[in-house]
Amino acid sequence: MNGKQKEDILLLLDGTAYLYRAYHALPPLKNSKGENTGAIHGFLKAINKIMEDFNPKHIGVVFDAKGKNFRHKMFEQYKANRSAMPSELVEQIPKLYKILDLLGFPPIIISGVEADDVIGTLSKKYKNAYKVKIFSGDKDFAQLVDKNISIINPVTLDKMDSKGVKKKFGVDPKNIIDYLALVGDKADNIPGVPGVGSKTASRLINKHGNVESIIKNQDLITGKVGDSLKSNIEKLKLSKKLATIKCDLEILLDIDDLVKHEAKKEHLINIYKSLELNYFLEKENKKKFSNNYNVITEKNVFTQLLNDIKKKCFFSFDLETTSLDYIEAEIVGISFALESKKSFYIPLSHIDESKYKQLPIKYVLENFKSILEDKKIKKVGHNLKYDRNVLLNYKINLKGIQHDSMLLSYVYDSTAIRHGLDNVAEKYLSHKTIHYEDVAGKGVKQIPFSEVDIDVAAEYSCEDAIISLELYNYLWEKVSKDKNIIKIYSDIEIPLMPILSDIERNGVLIDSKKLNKLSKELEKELNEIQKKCFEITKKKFNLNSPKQLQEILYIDLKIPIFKNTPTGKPSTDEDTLQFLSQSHKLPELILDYRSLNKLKTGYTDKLPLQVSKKTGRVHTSYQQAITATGRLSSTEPNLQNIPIKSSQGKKIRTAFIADVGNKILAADYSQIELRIMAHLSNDRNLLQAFTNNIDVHSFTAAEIFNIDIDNVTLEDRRAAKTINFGLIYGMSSFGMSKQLGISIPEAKDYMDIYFDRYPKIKLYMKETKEFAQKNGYVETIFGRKLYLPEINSKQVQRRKYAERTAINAPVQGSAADIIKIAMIEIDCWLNEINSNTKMIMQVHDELVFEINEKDVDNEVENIINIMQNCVNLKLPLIVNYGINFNWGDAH
DNA sequence: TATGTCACG
DNA sequence: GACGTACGTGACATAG
Repeated sequence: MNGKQKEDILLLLDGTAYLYRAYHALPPLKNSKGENTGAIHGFLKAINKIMEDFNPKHIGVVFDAKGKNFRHKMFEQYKANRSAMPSELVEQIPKLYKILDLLGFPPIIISGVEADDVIGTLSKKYKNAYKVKIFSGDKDFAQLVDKNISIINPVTLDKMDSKGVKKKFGVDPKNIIDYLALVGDKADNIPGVPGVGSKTASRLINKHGNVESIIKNQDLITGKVGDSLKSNIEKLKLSKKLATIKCDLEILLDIDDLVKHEAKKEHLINIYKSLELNYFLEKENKKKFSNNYNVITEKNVFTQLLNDIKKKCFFSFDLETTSLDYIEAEIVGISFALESKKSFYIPLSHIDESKYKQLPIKYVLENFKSILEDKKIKKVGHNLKYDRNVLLNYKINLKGIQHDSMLLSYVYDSTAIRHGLDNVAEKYLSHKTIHYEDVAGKGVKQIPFSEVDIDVAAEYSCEDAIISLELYNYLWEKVSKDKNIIKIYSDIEIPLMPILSDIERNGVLIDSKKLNKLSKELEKELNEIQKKCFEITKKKFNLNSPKQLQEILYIDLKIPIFKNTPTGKPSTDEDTLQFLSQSHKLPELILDYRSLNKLKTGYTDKLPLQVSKKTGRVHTSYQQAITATGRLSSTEPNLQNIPIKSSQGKKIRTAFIADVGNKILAADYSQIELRIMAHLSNDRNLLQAFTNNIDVHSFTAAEIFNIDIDNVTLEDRRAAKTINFGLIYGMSSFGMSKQLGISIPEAKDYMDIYFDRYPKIKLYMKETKEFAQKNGYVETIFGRKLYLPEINSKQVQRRKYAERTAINAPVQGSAADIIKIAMIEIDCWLNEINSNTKMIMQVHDELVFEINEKDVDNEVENIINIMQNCVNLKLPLIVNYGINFNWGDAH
């Protein structure tokens, strides 16, 4: 056995018996939909084991047909003491049949006869060509046993041959029918001869032979047994008939119908998923993605792979490297998948070469370069931006990026999961991938990938390549059903990816000296503030600790609590301290301390340390598949939250400088989100304000305070600005009252007037909410979707939150779409004119470039032009810009 | 690892 | 009447 087939086996299984056994032996199991699945589960477990152990070429799983059969005609009471099949089991049967069909051996059900008769007929028919193995616990089958037919115990999988039958029943297989006729069968309600048990039966048979001989010799049988026999001759005859398995049925089944076919895996996976049979789902997936990976260490095999790739023009790949930092990363190995069962790993700089002698990395990359740079050869991967970045370290410019499974997952549903390969594979393929930590360890024990065993690395890496390909197959099918999402994906996210990669690799030049100087100044100020604080508190404490501060404020100084944090502790946040500053000195000092400390630790201290030794510049990473709305985010370091609002903060931006001979161009969209609100709502009043290029906050102030725009004070404008912004976020009158320091009724009045002046905005907000409630999602102008599963939640808090998101997401998301479109067009144009200009940052509504001084006059106007005109809205988009030697002064 | 706070749009 | 009350991010320090 051992999973391999040694002889031609015909495996016949008594399905009905297995089904009952599975149903009764296992605790009832229900899935989340309330469907019973216990018997299916038990049955499949048993059959799985059999398939693994016996691996037959031919198999028949036979079930009793519904209704009565020929034995009932002989004897109405046949099986009469059986109770009806419980409905919990009945409901599972059609599902099990379906699964067996998909597994490649459809159930055999023939009406008018029992499973036993079908098995008997098939056994006899094929016993000369095959070793027949009958899987059943039913003793009736013992009558079929001969040198080519054996019975396998369903529990122990032990085999019973002729000798075994004799040993167990005390008679040879040919006399089993006689034995059964004498003994009877309570389960089937076969009467037998009362008073005759197994011992007596075998004794009689061995002495007199079969039932007929026993009847002939009935007078020789004395005592109670003899009396019982004599008065039950008819019962005995009937019992023999009932116990005889029919072996001469005319069945329209031949051996071709018993061939085990290839399982239909996709359908199986679907039905397992639907029934929540997770054990089998995972098993099937494991099989599906089990990769017979190939480690390539021979030149001719490598060349063959290159030829295969060139022929196919479509493949997925994944780089294994020494670091997540793309500037520092060196390639350790590359995996490829041309299809899901065809994957390769080329180890390139693994330390341990005892098992494999690696091909020289230079040789591999030189030969592979032309394929990677061939835009006609299409590539798939997961987060290919990273791979592109690393390949550029080797002067290889990845082209032909056709699909990225991370971006597919993101445009399909941005908030369903985080979009790392492991998560996406689990969500959409129900496949648990090997994790990086599984092969490299975690925490302090983690080893560099170059120290991972080559076979282990190959298995891990090939799986990633395969999974990315499978994810593309799965998700592209979903995504391509929605024209808008295709556009978001193919016309925005995919083309944007290499541009982001360029921005990241371009990096930003930082004036570290200036930042160091700022750090020292800040440190001095911080020390002074700290000293003043300690004078007030009369004791030292950690100003950075909200916990310690909370004790000082609310216990030592006995200041009344203003508000609590979400966890119920007295808050010390900005809002609170601002309020407490009216009556106490300490809160104001703490606020100053905090903001200066933030600048120092977060920026002036940190940024110089993040300058790459290789390039002398700071390289961020843009996350393209993180935000719910479609925005980018920026990490390590975050260059999208460089200070600007405070005067000290602004100084930090002046340390973002242009290289010698260059200038910084900073260009930002003016009021883009409010403009989008005007577009989406089609509000005439708001559209007109923007079209006439009026300061929108002053305009709003004039509208709600019913004054002439020239008489709007700074205070009026500030209030209007709060309202304008609040509206994009779905602010309530409560929020507004707090923000503006007015009463709630006053705030309500403002809002009423506001919506009176901008009636279409009110309507738009109402309609957007209704759309979300009906459809479960909202979308941007360009059709990017954001799902809001909690929009109809019974929990007020969650529902309200989803409602605010419904208002905000189309606005924020449309702005994100627009700047992405602009970036693509600008990049395209800069390439066309062969420009040296580098895009170096994106800050949501702002693009920052580094331009050679001699190109400023030729290029700036067109860049601004593209930003303003890359999309066509119901109102103009305006871009403000500045040019200087540093970012701070380019505003 | 969770929490609180605050930098940006 | 209760519920919480303005959206989207990332990084740092503290504390358990």
